[in-house]
Amino acid sequence: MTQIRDVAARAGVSVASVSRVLSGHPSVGEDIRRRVLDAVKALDYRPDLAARRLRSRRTDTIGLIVADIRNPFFTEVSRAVEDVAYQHRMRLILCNTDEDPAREASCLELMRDENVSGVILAPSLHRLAGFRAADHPFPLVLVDRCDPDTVADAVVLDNVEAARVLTTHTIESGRRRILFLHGASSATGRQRLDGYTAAMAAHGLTAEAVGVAPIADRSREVAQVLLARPALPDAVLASSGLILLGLTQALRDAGRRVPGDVAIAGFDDQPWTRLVDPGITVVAQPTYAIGREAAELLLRRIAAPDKPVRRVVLRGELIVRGSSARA
Amino acid sequence: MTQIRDVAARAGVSVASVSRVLSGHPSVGEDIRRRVLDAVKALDYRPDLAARRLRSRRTDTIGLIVADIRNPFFTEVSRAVEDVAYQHRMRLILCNTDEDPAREASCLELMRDENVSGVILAPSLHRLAGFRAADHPFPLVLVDRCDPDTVADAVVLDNVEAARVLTTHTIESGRRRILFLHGASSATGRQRLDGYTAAMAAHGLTAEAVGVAPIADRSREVAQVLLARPALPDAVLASSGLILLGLTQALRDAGRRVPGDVAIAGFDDQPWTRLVDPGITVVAQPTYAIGREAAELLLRRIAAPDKPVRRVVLRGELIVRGSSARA
DNA sequence: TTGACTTGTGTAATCGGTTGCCCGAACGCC
DNA sequence: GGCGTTCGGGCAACCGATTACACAAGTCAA
Repeated sequence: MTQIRDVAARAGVSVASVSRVLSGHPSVGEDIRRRVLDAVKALDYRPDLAARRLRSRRTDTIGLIVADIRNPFFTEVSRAVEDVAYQHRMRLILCNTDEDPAREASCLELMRDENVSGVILAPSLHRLAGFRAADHPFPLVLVDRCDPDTVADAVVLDNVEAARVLTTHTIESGRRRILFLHGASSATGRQRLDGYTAAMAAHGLTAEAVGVAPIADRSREVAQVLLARPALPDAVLASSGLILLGLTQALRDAGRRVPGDVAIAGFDDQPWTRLVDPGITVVAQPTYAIGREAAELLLRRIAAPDKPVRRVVLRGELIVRGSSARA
Repeated sequence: MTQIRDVAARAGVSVASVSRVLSGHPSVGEDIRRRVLDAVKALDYRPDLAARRLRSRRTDTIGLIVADIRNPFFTEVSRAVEDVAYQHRMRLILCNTDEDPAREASCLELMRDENVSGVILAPSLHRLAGFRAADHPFPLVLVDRCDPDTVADAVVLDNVEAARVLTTHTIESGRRRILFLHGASSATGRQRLDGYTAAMAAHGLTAEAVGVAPIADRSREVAQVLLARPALPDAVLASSGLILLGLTQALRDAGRRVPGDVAIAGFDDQPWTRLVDPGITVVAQPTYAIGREAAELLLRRIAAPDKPVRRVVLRGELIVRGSSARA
């Protein structure tokens, strides 16, 4: 393997100069710079990252910790993060937690051991309580989930407002008994519940919410039970794409007509929501932008660790389709 | 930061012994082992990975290079790979190539620079020509894409057979003019085309295939053009989930009735395929298993670099739904 | 002219572990 | 009892970069 000393020898300079040229240090003469670059090219030299990292104490690596990469929301976020990382010549390490606090803790430890430059985390509900970015040994940005009092950089949707808009739309479509299926294990689900509750209260309607695990199959099971009850609600709303998927499956399996028997709507504008008939009314999240903003915010945080924390709040967009039409 | 010498001091042993205990070296006395472990726990010592990697020349990291993590097939594969990696206390570094050979090359270089323990790669068509795992500086396993003569470990579907089964099913449903939309930029698309062609030939039918980029929007555009032609085919098959999605969108936009006007079927049993009405006939791939097998094969390869290359071929499962019913 | 500063480069210490080598003790065998 | 082997453990070299420090040469103002 060719090393820095080989390059130095071929260029007729010291290893220090080679290192300086390669790391873009300013005070190095034009002559030496050229000779070093020539030698680097001639030998196809690639610095040993392990050695560089040991000495410099920097890894140029960012960690991404999500509940499950298979959730299309996180899939898209991860792609955005990887794009930004790639543009900045940084690596991306990926972890899934399945919402399990123990596994989440283990992932955070892994990131610490890796000495990553920073972490993007979608925290479990459990971890978010009293969460402070400053308690962690690396810069950290939250995505998707964040409480109002959380002391950390974060990129999130305005969940309360989005759910309020969605609920109000449903009410204005003439529905009264509106059921809300929300992810019980995330702050996001809770906040969307708040928005729903507020909208219902504002119209003098009774809120009726059911918490479910944010997995399509669970949501389908719960929806099946709810739909088997004697009095069908006018509408059912889902607080996430996966829950909406399960709900839609349950309705189809039960042979219920949408929006005739019951209206539905939810979050996340996944491809299938406009493929089914009728199309499904959703609040679309700017998913890629959320991931990109999070990555860029993290890079700024890495560059300036002492700036005050920042929260980026993005807005959802209501996309009205047939599933929430008047009965 | 607490270092190995602190642990050694507290345990009253040499740093070498601490290192041996921590790396599971066999010849360490029970007494010393216990004292070291106690000290490690008391000090909450965590070895510095950069230092360890520099000296040991091992990173316990595996790289995953796919076209686009947003393709649900690769999403699931990556989750499986991460699960296996996590179980073996290894890290996962992720890269997307967008089928771009230059970016793919850059990702492979990145993996080399990282000195990863091994790589799982879904190669572009361009790279697969004359591909040999031995040409790479790390153990390497191919997923999803592999030619019959490729000299590399690989985990793939029996694409020819799967496409043959799907096509035969369509023919036996009474269709004659069957169009095949295949991913033009991957070996997988080509092989599925071969299976389709063989099945058509076996029944004395004329094959008619159109290559498309493996992106839903592209596939939709192509399908729109094809469906606007005067004579509608009896059926259209898609060689991948994304292409199938675009095809389905185009049919819906054009107001064509399935299977009345035209039958459709394709690959990948994604949730939406049984959500639309009628459900869509597909060949389901054992996606998670493909990822798991690839990761496990890679780990075996890392453990035994000189064993002969192995190819794991998994079978798809035909799931018949309404979209391919008799007209 | 000289002292203070700046600029460019080299020397060598350093990052924090792993591991080759060596040595002493214990053990088994004749 | 002597000798060869095995076992356990310590010393110190080593992995391959970065960077603190030293220093030589050049610049400039007083």
